[in-house]
Amino acid sequence: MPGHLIRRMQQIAVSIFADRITNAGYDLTPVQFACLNALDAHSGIDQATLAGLIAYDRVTIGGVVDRLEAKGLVTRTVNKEDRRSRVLKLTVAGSGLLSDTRDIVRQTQADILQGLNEREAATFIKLLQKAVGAAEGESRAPFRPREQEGEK
Amino acid sequence: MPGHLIRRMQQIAVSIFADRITNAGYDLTPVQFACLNALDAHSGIDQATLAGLIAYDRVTIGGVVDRLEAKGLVTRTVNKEDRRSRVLKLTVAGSGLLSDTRDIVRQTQADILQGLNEREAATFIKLLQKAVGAAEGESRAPFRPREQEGEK
DNA sequence: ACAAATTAATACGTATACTTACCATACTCG
DNA sequence: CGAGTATGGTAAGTATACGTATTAATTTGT
Repeated sequence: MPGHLIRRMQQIAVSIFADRITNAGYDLTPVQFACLNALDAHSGIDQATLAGLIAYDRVTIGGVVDRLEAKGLVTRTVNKEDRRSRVLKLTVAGSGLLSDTRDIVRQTQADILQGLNEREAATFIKLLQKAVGAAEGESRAPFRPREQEGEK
Repeated sequence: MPGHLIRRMQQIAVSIFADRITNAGYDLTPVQFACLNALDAHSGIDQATLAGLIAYDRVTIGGVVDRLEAKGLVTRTVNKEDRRSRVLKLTVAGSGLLSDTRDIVRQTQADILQGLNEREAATFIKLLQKAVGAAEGESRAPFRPREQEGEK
Protein backbone atom coordinates (compact mmCIF):
# COMPACT_ATOMS: atom_id res chain seq x y z
CA MET A 1 0.00 0.00 0.00
CA PRO A 2 1.82 3.12 -1.20
CA GLY A 3 -0.22 5.39 1.03
CA HIS A 4 0.83 3.52 4.11
CA LEU A 5 4.49 3.45 3.08
CA ILE A 6 4.48 7.15 2.34
CA ARG A 7 3.07 7.88 5.76
CA ARG A 8 5.73 5.69 7.38
CA MET A 9 8.46 7.39 5.39
CA GLN A 10 7.23 10.83 6.44
CA GLN A 11 6.94 9.67 10.04
CA ILE A 12 10.51 8.38 9.94
CA ALA A 13 11.78 11.57 8.30
CA VAL A 14 10.22 13.74 10.99
CA SER A 15 11.58 11.49 13.70
CA ILE A 16 15.12 11.62 12.32
CA PHE A 17 14.90 15.38 11.96
CA ALA A 18 13.77 15.79 15.56
CA ASP A 19 16.52 13.47 16.82
CA ARG A 20 19.35 15.20 15.00
CA ILE A 21 18.17 18.69 15.90
CA THR A 22 17.58 17.83 19.55
CA ASN A 23 20.90 16.04 19.88
CA ALA A 24 22.64 19.09 18.51
CA GLY A 25 20.95 21.13 21.23
CA TYR A 26 18.45 23.02 19.11
CA ASP A 27 14.69 23.30 19.21
CA LEU A 28 13.18 23.48 15.76
CA THR A 29 10.60 21.49 13.82
CA PRO A 30 10.75 20.67 10.12
CA VAL A 31 8.12 23.27 9.20
CA GLN A 32 9.82 25.89 11.30
CA PHE A 33 13.09 25.20 9.52
CA ALA A 34 11.34 25.39 6.16
CA CYS A 35 9.91 28.79 7.12
CA LEU A 36 13.26 30.18 8.22
CA ASN A 37 14.84 28.87 5.06
CA ALA A 38 12.19 30.41 2.82
CA LEU A 39 12.36 33.73 4.66
CA ASP A 40 16.12 33.77 4.25
CA ALA A 41 15.70 33.46 0.50
CA HIS A 42 12.68 35.76 0.27
CA SER A 43 12.88 38.32 3.02
CA GLY A 44 9.86 40.52 3.57
CA ILE A 45 7.18 38.26 2.11
CA ASP A 46 3.82 37.90 3.84
CA GLN A 47 2.32 34.80 5.43
CA ALA A 48 0.22 33.75 2.47
CA THR A 49 3.21 33.93 0.14
CA LEU A 50 5.31 32.00 2.62
CA ALA A 51 2.64 29.33 2.86
CA GLY A 52 2.53 29.05 -0.93
CA LEU A 53 6.30 28.76 -1.24
CA ILE A 54 6.53 25.79 1.06
CA ALA A 55 3.13 24.37 0.07
CA TYR A 56 1.37 24.70 3.36
CA ASP A 57 -2.04 25.84 4.41
CA ARG A 58 -2.29 29.53 5.28
CA VAL A 59 -3.83 28.85 8.68
CA THR A 60 -1.12 26.39 9.63
CA ILE A 61 1.60 28.86 8.72
CA GLY A 62 -0.09 31.50 10.82
CA GLY A 63 0.41 29.27 13.84
CA VAL A 64 3.97 28.39 12.92
CA VAL A 65 4.84 32.07 12.54
CA ASP A 66 3.26 32.73 15.94
CA ARG A 67 5.72 30.31 17.49
CA LEU A 68 8.68 31.58 15.49
CA GLU A 69 7.83 35.11 16.58
CA ALA A 70 7.48 34.00 20.21
CA LYS A 71 10.93 32.43 20.00
CA GLY A 72 12.31 35.68 18.62
CA LEU A 73 13.36 34.16 15.31
CA VAL A 74 11.09 36.21 13.09
CA THR A 75 9.51 39.67 13.13
CA ARG A 76 6.01 40.33 11.91
CA THR A 77 5.03 43.89 11.00
CA VAL A 78 2.03 45.32 9.22
CA ASN A 79 2.74 46.06 5.58
CA LYS A 80 2.24 49.77 4.97
CA GLU A 81 1.40 49.24 1.29
CA ASP A 82 -1.24 46.63 2.06
CA ARG A 83 -2.38 46.77 5.62
CA ARG A 84 -4.02 43.33 5.40
CA SER A 85 -0.68 41.61 5.16
CA ARG A 86 2.24 41.20 7.54
CA VAL A 87 5.83 41.56 6.45
CA LEU A 88 7.97 38.71 7.76
CA LYS A 89 11.70 39.02 8.35
CA LEU A 90 14.31 36.89 10.04
CA THR A 91 15.85 38.33 13.17
CA VAL A 92 19.58 38.02 13.79
CA ALA A 93 18.78 35.06 16.04
CA GLY A 94 16.66 33.47 13.33
CA SER A 95 19.33 33.95 10.74
CA GLY A 96 21.95 32.52 13.09
CA LEU A 97 19.87 29.49 13.98
CA LEU A 98 19.29 28.81 10.31
CA SER A 99 22.98 28.77 9.46
CA ASP A 100 23.73 26.74 12.59
CA THR A 101 21.25 24.04 11.62
CA ARG A 102 21.64 23.94 7.85
CA ASP A 103 24.31 21.25 7.85
CA ILE A 104 22.40 19.15 10.34
CA VAL A 105 19.32 19.27 8.16
CA ARG A 106 21.38 18.43 5.09
CA GLN A 107 22.68 15.36 6.89
CA THR A 108 19.15 14.48 7.92
CA GLN A 109 18.13 14.31 4.30
CA ALA A 110 20.78 11.68 3.67
CA ASP A 111 19.86 9.68 6.77
CA ILE A 112 16.28 9.38 5.63
CA LEU A 113 17.42 7.40 2.60
CA GLN A 114 20.17 5.51 4.40
CA GLY A 115 18.82 2.21 3.07
CA LEU A 116 19.30 3.22 -0.56
CA ASN A 117 22.55 3.46 -2.44
CA GLU A 118 23.35 6.55 -4.48
CA ARG A 119 21.77 5.32 -7.69
CA GLU A 120 18.63 4.16 -5.91
CA ALA A 121 18.32 7.38 -3.99
CA ALA A 122 18.61 9.38 -7.19
CA THR A 123 15.94 7.25 -8.86
CA PHE A 124 13.71 7.50 -5.84
CA ILE A 125 13.92 11.26 -5.68
CA LYS A 126 13.28 11.57 -9.41
CA LEU A 127 10.15 9.44 -9.19
CA LEU A 128 9.04 11.28 -6.09
CA GLN A 129 9.35 14.59 -7.90
CA LYS A 130 7.43 13.26 -10.85
CA ALA A 131 4.63 11.86 -8.72
CA VAL A 132 4.34 15.00 -6.62
CA GLY A 133 4.38 17.23 -9.68
CA ALA A 134 1.63 15.24 -11.34
CA ALA A 135 -0.65 15.17 -8.32
CA GLU A 136 0.10 18.76 -7.37
CA GLY A 137 -3.43 19.88 -8.17
CA GLU A 138 -4.94 17.36 -5.78
CA SER A 139 -3.29 19.01 -2.81
CA ARG A 140 -5.27 21.35 -0.61
CA ALA A 141 -2.23 23.53 -0.19
CA PRO A 142 -0.48 23.57 -3.56
CA PHE A 143 2.96 24.95 -4.18
CA ARG A 144 2.75 28.52 -5.42
CA PRO A 145 5.92 30.02 -6.78
CA ARG A 146 6.25 33.78 -6.46
CA GLU A 147 5.59 36.31 -9.20
CA GLN A 148 2.78 34.31 -10.66
CA GLU A 149 -0.96 34.59 -10.51
CA GLY A 150 -2.65 31.53 -9.14
CA GLU A 151 -4.32 29.65 -11.96
CA LYS A 152 -7.45 27.76 -10.89
CA MET B 1 15.21 17.87 -0.67
CA PRO B 2 13.79 14.40 -0.11
CA GLY B 3 12.26 15.38 3.23
CA HIS B 4 10.23 18.11 1.66
CA LEU B 5 9.07 15.92 -1.21
CA ILE B 6 8.06 13.16 1.14
CA ARG B 7 5.99 15.58 3.16
CA ARG B 8 4.31 16.86 0.01
CA MET B 9 3.59 13.34 -1.16
CA GLN B 10 2.03 12.45 2.18
CA GLN B 11 0.04 15.67 2.16
CA ILE B 12 -1.24 14.90 -1.33
CA ALA B 13 -2.07 11.32 -0.39
CA VAL B 14 -4.13 12.42 2.60
CA SER B 15 -5.86 15.04 0.51
CA ILE B 16 -6.81 12.55 -2.21
CA PHE B 17 -8.03 10.09 0.39
CA ALA B 18 -10.22 12.73 2.03
CA ASP B 19 -11.62 13.83 -1.33
CA ARG B 20 -12.55 10.37 -2.52
CA ILE B 21 -14.07 9.32 0.78
CA THR B 22 -16.03 12.53 1.20
CA ASN B 23 -17.29 12.47 -2.38
CA ALA B 24 -18.53 8.94 -1.83
CA GLY B 25 -20.47 10.21 1.18
CA TYR B 26 -18.39 8.68 3.94
CA ASP B 27 -16.57 10.15 6.91
CA LEU B 28 -13.31 8.38 7.61
CA THR B 29 -9.67 9.38 7.88
CA PRO B 30 -6.70 7.36 6.67
CA VAL B 31 -5.73 6.25 10.20
CA GLN B 32 -9.29 5.31 10.98
CA PHE B 33 -9.44 3.19 7.86
CA ALA B 34 -6.13 1.55 8.76
CA CYS B 35 -7.52 0.69 12.19
CA LEU B 36 -10.70 -0.83 10.83
CA ASN B 37 -8.68 -2.80 8.32
CA ALA B 38 -6.29 -4.12 10.96
CA LEU B 39 -9.14 -5.03 13.30
CA ASP B 40 -10.86 -6.89 10.51
CA ALA B 41 -7.76 -9.04 10.05
CA HIS B 42 -6.96 -9.33 13.76
CA SER B 43 -10.17 -9.16 15.71
CA GLY B 44 -9.87 -8.91 19.47
CA ILE B 45 -6.42 -7.35 19.73
CA ASP B 46 -5.76 -4.55 22.20
CA GLN B 47 -4.80 -0.95 21.49
CA ALA B 48 -1.06 -1.39 21.90
CA THR B 49 -1.03 -4.32 19.48
CA LEU B 50 -3.14 -2.37 17.02
CA ALA B 51 -0.76 0.57 17.25
CA GLY B 52 2.19 -1.73 16.59
CA LEU B 53 0.53 -3.34 13.58
CA ILE B 54 -0.01 -0.09 11.77
CA ALA B 55 3.14 1.55 13.18
CA TYR B 56 1.52 4.28 15.22
CA ASP B 57 2.08 5.69 18.63
CA ARG B 58 0.04 4.12 21.44
CA VAL B 59 -1.37 7.44 22.56
CA THR B 60 -2.43 8.46 19.07
CA ILE B 61 -4.28 5.19 18.58
CA GLY B 62 -6.03 5.68 21.90
CA GLY B 63 -7.55 8.86 20.52
CA VAL B 64 -8.41 7.30 17.18
CA VAL B 65 -10.17 4.41 18.90
CA ASP B 66 -12.07 6.94 21.03
CA ARG B 67 -13.50 8.42 17.86
CA LEU B 68 -14.17 5.07 16.21
CA GLU B 69 -16.01 3.98 19.33
CA ALA B 70 -17.99 7.24 19.42
CA LYS B 71 -19.01 6.62 15.80
CA GLY B 72 -20.13 3.12 16.73
CA LEU B 73 -17.64 1.40 14.45
CA VAL B 74 -15.68 -0.40 17.15
CA THR B 75 -16.33 -1.84 20.60
CA ARG B 76 -13.83 -1.60 23.44
CA THR B 77 -14.17 -3.95 26.39
CA VAL B 78 -11.87 -4.74 29.28
CA ASN B 79 -9.91 -7.91 28.71
CA LYS B 80 -10.79 -10.37 31.47
CA GLU B 81 -7.44 -12.16 31.17
CA ASP B 82 -5.47 -8.93 31.48
CA ARG B 83 -7.47 -6.13 32.95
CA ARG B 84 -4.96 -3.51 31.80
CA SER B 85 -5.87 -4.04 28.18
CA ARG B 86 -8.99 -3.43 26.12
CA VAL B 87 -10.29 -5.90 23.57
CA LEU B 88 -11.18 -4.18 20.29
CA LYS B 89 -13.72 -5.54 17.85
CA LEU B 90 -15.46 -4.19 14.77
CA THR B 91 -19.18 -3.64 15.07
CA VAL B 92 -21.50 -4.58 12.22
CA ALA B 93 -21.44 -0.93 11.19
CA GLY B 94 -17.66 -0.86 11.29
CA SER B 95 -17.40 -4.00 9.24
CA GLY B 96 -19.90 -2.63 6.75
CA LEU B 97 -18.15 0.69 6.41
CA LEU B 98 -14.87 -1.11 5.83
CA SER B 99 -16.21 -3.18 2.96
CA ASP B 100 -18.03 -0.16 1.53
CA THR B 101 -14.84 1.89 1.42
CA ARG B 102 -12.25 -0.72 0.49
CA ASP B 103 -12.54 -0.19 -3.25
CA ILE B 104 -12.44 3.56 -2.86
CA VAL B 105 -9.26 3.32 -0.85
CA ARG B 106 -7.76 0.94 -3.37
CA GLN B 107 -8.45 3.47 -6.11
CA THR B 108 -6.96 6.18 -3.94
CA GLN B 109 -3.69 4.30 -3.84
CA ALA B 110 -3.53 4.38 -7.62
CA ASP B 111 -4.45 8.06 -7.81
CA ILE B 112 -1.58 8.98 -5.54
CA LEU B 113 0.87 7.69 -8.13
CA GLN B 114 -1.11 8.88 -11.15
CA GLY B 115 2.00 10.59 -12.54
CA LEU B 116 3.97 7.36 -12.76
CA ASN B 117 3.52 4.58 -15.28
CA GLU B 118 3.25 0.99 -14.11
CA ARG B 119 6.96 0.26 -14.22
CA GLU B 120 7.83 3.49 -12.43
CA ALA B 121 5.22 2.92 -9.78
CA ALA B 122 6.57 -0.56 -9.11
CA THR B 123 10.11 0.76 -8.83
CA PHE B 124 8.98 3.57 -6.59
CA ILE B 125 7.15 1.27 -4.22
CA LYS B 126 10.09 -1.12 -4.10
CA LEU B 127 12.51 1.67 -3.18
CA LEU B 128 10.05 3.07 -0.69
CA GLN B 129 9.80 -0.30 1.02
CA LYS B 130 13.54 -0.63 1.10
CA ALA B 131 14.09 2.83 2.53
CA VAL B 132 11.36 2.42 5.15
CA GLY B 133 12.64 -0.99 6.15
CA ALA B 134 16.17 0.29 6.61
CA ALA B 135 15.20 3.32 8.67
CA GLU B 136 12.59 1.40 10.65
CA GLY B 137 14.59 1.71 13.85
CA GLU B 138 14.68 5.48 13.62
CA SER B 139 10.93 5.72 13.92
CA ARG B 140 9.34 6.59 17.24
CA ALA B 141 6.52 4.20 16.50
CA PRO B 142 8.06 1.19 14.78
CA PHE B 143 6.10 -1.53 13.07
CA ARG B 144 5.58 -4.46 15.41
CA PRO B 145 4.26 -7.64 13.86
CA ARG B 146 2.22 -9.89 16.12
CA GLU B 147 3.40 -13.05 17.82
CA GLN B 148 6.83 -11.64 18.42
CA GLU B 149 8.52 -10.07 21.37
CA GLY B 150 9.64 -6.55 20.69
CA GLU B 151 13.39 -6.47 20.33
CA LYS B 152 14.94 -3.22 21.59
C1' DA C 1 -17.29 56.19 -7.14
C1' DC C 2 -19.25 52.55 -4.97
C1' DA C 3 -21.13 47.87 -4.45
C1' DA C 4 -19.25 43.24 -5.18
C1' DA C 5 -15.69 40.15 -5.20
C1' DT C 6 -11.17 38.98 -3.55
C1' DT C 7 -7.58 38.49 -0.37
C1' DA C 8 -4.65 38.38 4.26
C1' DA C 9 -5.21 37.20 8.86
C1' DT C 10 -7.30 35.28 12.49
C1' DA C 11 -10.68 32.54 15.48
C1' DC C 12 -12.60 28.22 16.30
C1' DG C 13 -13.09 23.38 15.70
C1' DT C 14 -11.45 18.54 14.49
C1' DA C 15 -7.98 15.04 13.95
C1' DT C 16 -3.45 13.52 13.89
C1' DA C 17 1.11 12.55 16.10
C1' DC C 18 4.11 12.66 19.50
C1' DT C 19 6.36 13.55 24.51
C1' DT C 20 6.29 12.99 29.31
C1' DA C 21 4.04 11.58 33.30
C1' DC C 22 1.09 8.77 35.82
C1' DC C 23 -1.95 4.86 37.38
C1' DA C 24 -3.31 0.15 37.46
C1' DT C 25 -2.25 -4.32 36.52
C1' DA C 26 0.75 -8.08 35.41
C1' DC C 27 5.16 -10.33 35.39
C1' DT C 28 9.78 -11.80 37.19
C1' DC C 29 13.03 -13.20 39.99
C1' DG C 30 15.49 -13.69 44.07
C1' DC D 1 5.81 -14.04 47.92
C1' DG D 2 7.07 -9.49 47.58
C1' DA D 3 10.03 -5.79 45.46
C1' DG D 4 11.22 -4.16 41.25
C1' DT D 5 10.19 -3.95 36.54
C1' DA D 6 7.43 -3.95 32.49
C1' DT D 7 3.24 -3.04 30.10
C1' DG D 8 -1.60 -1.15 28.76
C1' DG D 9 -4.12 2.83 29.02
C1' DT D 10 -4.96 7.57 29.94
C1' DA D 11 -4.00 12.62 31.00
C1' DA D 12 -1.92 16.84 29.83
C1' DG D 13 0.79 19.49 26.78
C1' DT D 14 2.90 20.91 22.16
C1' DA D 15 2.82 21.28 17.26
C1' DT D 16 1.12 20.26 12.89
C1' DA D 17 -2.54 20.39 9.29
C1' DC D 18 -6.66 21.26 7.65
C1' DG D 19 -11.88 23.10 7.17
C1' DT D 20 -15.08 26.85 7.82
C1' DA D 21 -16.26 31.34 9.12
C1' DT D 22 -15.33 36.15 10.15
C1' DT D 23 -13.04 40.57 9.92
C1' DA D 24 -10.41 44.05 7.72
C1' DA D 25 -8.55 45.90 3.74
C1' DT D 26 -7.84 46.10 -1.19
C1' DT D 27 -9.16 45.46 -5.92
C1' DT D 28 -12.56 45.07 -9.59
C1' DG D 29 -16.34 45.98 -12.41
C1' DT D 30 -19.66 48.80 -14.01
